[in-house]
Amino acid sequence: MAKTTLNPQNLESVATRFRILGVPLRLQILNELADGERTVTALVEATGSTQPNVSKHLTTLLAHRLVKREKRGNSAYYSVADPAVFELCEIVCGNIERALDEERRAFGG
Amino acid sequence: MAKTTLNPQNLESVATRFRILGVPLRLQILNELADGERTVTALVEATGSTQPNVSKHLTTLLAHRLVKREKRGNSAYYSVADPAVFELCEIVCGNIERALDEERRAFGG
DNA sequence: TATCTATATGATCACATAATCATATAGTCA
DNA sequence: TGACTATATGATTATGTGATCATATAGATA
Repeated sequence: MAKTTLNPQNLESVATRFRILGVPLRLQILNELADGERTVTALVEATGSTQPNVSKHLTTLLAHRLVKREKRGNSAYYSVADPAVFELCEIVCGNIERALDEERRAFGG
Repeated sequence: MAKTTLNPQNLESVATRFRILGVPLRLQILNELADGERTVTALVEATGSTQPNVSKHLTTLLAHRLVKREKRGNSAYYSVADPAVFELCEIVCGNIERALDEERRAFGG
C-alpha cells in the first residue's frame, strides 16, 4: 500500500510537503488559521514575528497550496486550503506522545 | 483542538518530525521498511544511494525514534518504530491529489 | 495628489544539513 | 591472528533557506 503511494514520482512531492510543514513559524501560522481566516497583520501579532517574515512564509504556503489568499480592501486574508493538514499534526503529536511514553517506561520517569 | 495539540512546546517537536520526513531518501528508506526489517546493505541496494549516506540517515531516523535497530551477527536490521508514519504519507498523498484535481479543474487539463 | 496603512519583495547574511570521501569500528570465518 | 564483510563516523563541501533590513507596490482616505 505504501508502495503505491510513495512511488518515485510522489517521493519528491511528499517530501516537499513535509519540508513545508517542518518550520515552527509556518505551523504556528497554520494553527492560527485553524480558527478561520486572518490578515497578515493579525498573524504578525499572533506569532510575534516580523511582517516581511510572515509574509514570506505565507507566500511559500500559498505557492504550495496549503493556504488560500483573498484580497479585500487594503488587506490580504489568508485561510487554510486543505484542513487535512491538521490531521497530520494530530498524528505527529500522537507519535511524539507514544515516544515519550516509551521513554518514561524505559527510564521510569 | 489544534490549539491544544500545537502548543508552543509541541511546535518545535512537531516541526522537527516533519523536517525529518522532508527528505526523499529518508521517505524511500521508510517505504522499504514498510515491508519489514531491512539491513543497511539491502537499503543501499534498494535506494541506490551510498552506504555512508544511508547509514547516516538511518542514524537520524533512529535518533528521532522513527525506526528501531537490532544488531544480529554482522548486520544491523532496521524496522519502522511507529507505523503511523505511513498514515502521514497517505494523507499527504491525498492532499497532493486534491491539489492536482483543483489544478486540472481550473486549467481544464 | 499627498499621505497613511497593509502587504510583498529583492538583497544579504547566517546557519543547518545532505552528500561525499576516507577511515574507523565491529563481527565473522579461515 | 589475519582477511573479509558490514556498519558507523569524522571532515569537508555545497547548497538550500529562514531571518532581517530596506524598499517597493497597492489600496484607502483626506
